[in-house]
This record gives sequence, C-alpha cells and structure tokens, in this order.
Amino acid sequence: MATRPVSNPLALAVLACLWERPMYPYEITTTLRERGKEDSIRLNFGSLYSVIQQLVKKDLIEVERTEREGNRPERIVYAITPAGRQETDAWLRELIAQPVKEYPAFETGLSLLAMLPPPDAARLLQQRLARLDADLTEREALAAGDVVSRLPELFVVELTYRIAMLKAERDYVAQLAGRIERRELGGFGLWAQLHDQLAQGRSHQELAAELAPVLTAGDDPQPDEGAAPGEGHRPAP
Amino acid sequence: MATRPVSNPLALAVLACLWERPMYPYEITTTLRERGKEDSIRLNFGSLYSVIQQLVKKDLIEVERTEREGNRPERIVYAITPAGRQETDAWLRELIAQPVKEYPAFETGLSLLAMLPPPDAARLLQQRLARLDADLTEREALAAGDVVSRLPELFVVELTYRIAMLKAERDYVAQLAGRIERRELGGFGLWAQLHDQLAQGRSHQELAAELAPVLTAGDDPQPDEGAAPGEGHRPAP
DNA sequence: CTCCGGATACTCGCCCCAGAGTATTTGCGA
DNA sequence: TCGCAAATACTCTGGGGCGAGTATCCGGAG
Repeated sequence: MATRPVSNPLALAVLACLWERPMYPYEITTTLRERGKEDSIRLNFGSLYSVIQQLVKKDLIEVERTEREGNRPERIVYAITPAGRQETDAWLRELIAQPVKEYPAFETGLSLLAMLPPPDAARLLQQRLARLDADLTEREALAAGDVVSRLPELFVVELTYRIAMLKAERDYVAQLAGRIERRELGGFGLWAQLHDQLAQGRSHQELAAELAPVLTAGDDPQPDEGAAPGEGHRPAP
Repeated sequence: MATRPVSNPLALAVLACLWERPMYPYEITTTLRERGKEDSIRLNFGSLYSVIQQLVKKDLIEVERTEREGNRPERIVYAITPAGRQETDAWLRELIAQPVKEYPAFETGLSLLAMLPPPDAARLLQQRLARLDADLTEREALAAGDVVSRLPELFVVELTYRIAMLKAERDYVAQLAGRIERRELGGFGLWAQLHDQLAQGRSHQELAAELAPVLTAGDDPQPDEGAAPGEGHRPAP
C-alpha cells in the first residue's frame, strides 16, 4: 500500500501506548501527557476518538473489555492486535528512515518575501529571531532542568532534535536579516526599487510585468532564453 | 481574530498571484509551478478550487469577468479586492515574524525511538542520513545550477533556507546514529536490556511496568519523587 | 484523414479532523 | 455542609482537503 492504513500520527501514539498494555482512551491521553509526548505529537480529543474508531475498523486494535469505576462514565479498554504490533513497527521504521516532504509555514513565507518592503522584511525577521531565541532558551533550560537532565538521553531525543533545528533556523534568520539590513542580499536593488515605485502609486500590474522576465526560472532549464539581469549588490545611493 | 479567515496556505499563494494581476484558476497553478513555488507550498487542484470559493465568500477576491478562448471551457478570471490585499500583507507578516508550532514526522518518530531495538535504530538512522545527503546534494546542485544561480538571491531564499535546515538535520542524525553505534547514548544500557528481554519472550506489559518509574518525567516537576536511575554509559559487556 | 496523447480547465464525493460542547464526580476551601 | 472549580470521560457537528475522475480541444505522427 502506498500509505499507512490510518494516516494520522496520533494513531501511532495510540498504538505505542497499547504496545505496552491495554488502556482506555482517556488513559491514553494522560499517559502521553505525562511522558511529555504531547508536544511532538498533536493531541486532541476529537481526533483521538475518531482515530481509535479507524484503528478498530482496520483490526489494528480491539475492544478488550469495558469497565466502570464508581459512577463514572463507562470505560472502554482497548488492546493492540498482532497486526497492530506489526503496523506500529513498520510505521515507526518508515518515519525514522524516510525523510518526507513537509511544508513549514516559514518556508511559505520566505517564498513570498519579495512582497514586503525590504525594511519591513528585516524588522519582521528580527522579531522572529527574538522569539526563536526565547523559545530556544526555554527549551535549553528544560533540557538542563532537574527533571529532564536526570532522564536517560534516549527518552529526550525529540527535545534535543528540536533544539538543534531551532538553532539552525535561528542562525539562518539572523544571517538573512543582517544581509538585508546591510543591503547585501542579491537582488536588493530591484527589490527596493519595486517597493519605491509601488509607494509612488505605480500599479502592481505594470511592475509585475517588468519583473516577469527576471523571476521566471522554472524547473525546465532553457539556457537560450536567459536575458542578462545585470543585477549587482550595489546599495542604492 | 485568532486565526486567518482562510487557513490553507495555498490561499496565500493565490492571493499573492492575484496581487500582481487578475488570473483564472488554472493560470494560477501554472504560474506557481513556473516560479518553482510548488515545493514550498502544497498545490493540488482539489484544494485550489475550494480555497478560491472560500476567498470569494470572505470577499478577499472577486470574479472580474469570464472569458472563453475558442471552444475551451469557460475561464473565470478573479481579481483581488482591497480587503484581500490587506489580508495578504497581514498574513505574510505573521508568517515571517511569528514562529508556529509544527509537528514534523521525524520528531514523532524520534519520540518513540525506544520501541525499536538499538541496532535497528542505528541502521535506520544511517538510511535517513544517506537520503538526506542525496536530497542535499541535489538541492545544492540546483542552487549552484545555471538557472537558479543567475536569479537574484532574494527569489530563492526558500531554497537556501531549506538547505540550511537539511544540513542541520543531517548533522543531528549523523551524530545520533554514531552515538548509538558506539553505545554512548544515555540510557543505552536499559534500552539494550529491554529489547534483549523482549527477544527472550518476556511480556511487553511486565517490562513496561518496570520501566515506568524511569520514564515518568512530565512537565510538572516533583523533585521528591525522583528515584535514582543510576544509569551509566557503560557498554554492556 | 485519423488517431492518440497531452494540455486545458474544472468537478465530485468521501474521509478526516478539530474544536466546542456535555454530563458527571471528586476534592477542597470557606 | 455548601458550593465551585478541576478532573473524568466522552460526543457531535460541520467544514475542509485531497485524490480521483471528467470532458473538451489542439497538434503532430503515420
């Protein structure tokens, strides 16, 4: 099959819990929360119960029994099936071994950066930088903190991974913001000019038409068509 | 408002196209593809047309005219409204300035790494490493290639960003795989032991119960409860 | 002349998911 | 002992997204 029988990653978390022992749904949420998994796996009630239904339908888990404690609502206890164990194993291996294409929001934003005036872009990137730094120091404190640092590293790899990625993003953003502020980024001239003219009231449509030859560089290389952009890093006087 | 009136990032791409000039839907897809945006923004027909309906309903875009060329199906040409321009601007600024919590698949995988036997984990990480390297060299070639390198840097920031992030992930994975192979990762002893016993047929449930005290370290610090894990990096003899 | 493949331009329907809502119960302070 | 907030354990609903399908037209090969 091309994709997983149940695609929501929460399903994997459910399988992982039941891998250890039978549980009822609410217990699964609290277990995941206790172990601090809820910020590497998106967890909410709505999805949980529907994901459990899907898992049952695919015979990856099954109802083990129902129990009731006092007058609380009935609990339905689920257990993993052999097929479920197999699926858990295969899915997890795939997640680790196979990078998948994702679409982070910031990448989307960057791909449209030219729409913002250069000074604004620089300022907004500085804001992001500050927020990334705050997040980073918070997570580093967590990692160094009493509770976590006493835990074997194995159980906090997702935290160290996230820290590593945050650092990389931080560095990239800092460098990009700096190069925009110093007017060094390739294309700065055109960029500044575009927004000058927009500010002076020229129509988007006209300006877009002028820019069109510069930014058409799709994935099919047609080297004969290349006009000379003749664009330098020279700051505008 | 807490969130954007139309949440799908594809809507932003549509607005960005119409920001330049009126277009019909199919033209939007081809434009985005030509500019190489389709691998920083998820693009498919199903979503495109529904997103356009949503944008119309929210008065961010409107029908400008319908035209027909030869006997081809009718084209509905859309134009951005003033509210649409404002939304585009605000949304883009938010994307740049405000980091948002995301749930990358690999982080999910890492958070469950302990379920795999250590040697398998190391091997799978090496596979990921190889694939990341392949992806990385491909993208670096693209960035250095004829077409792209002639393009002002401004218009390929999303590519350099992705390269930076791929490098960071690459480094993290390489380091992690290495430390597992050399049995250095904190918790290696417990980890190897757990899988030895599983292999010898002990029940998941028993073993999970034994491990429970070690891995309960939620976000509420209860320093009095800490049992001494007494776990070292010593490789199993 | 005719066939076929690819481009053009959208439509449909199912599955899925998220957030808000519900009803009970226990603990705890006043 | 009275209330009130937090915890327990789900249910419901509606919209959104995605893949697969549809229909037409043009151009070139044979």
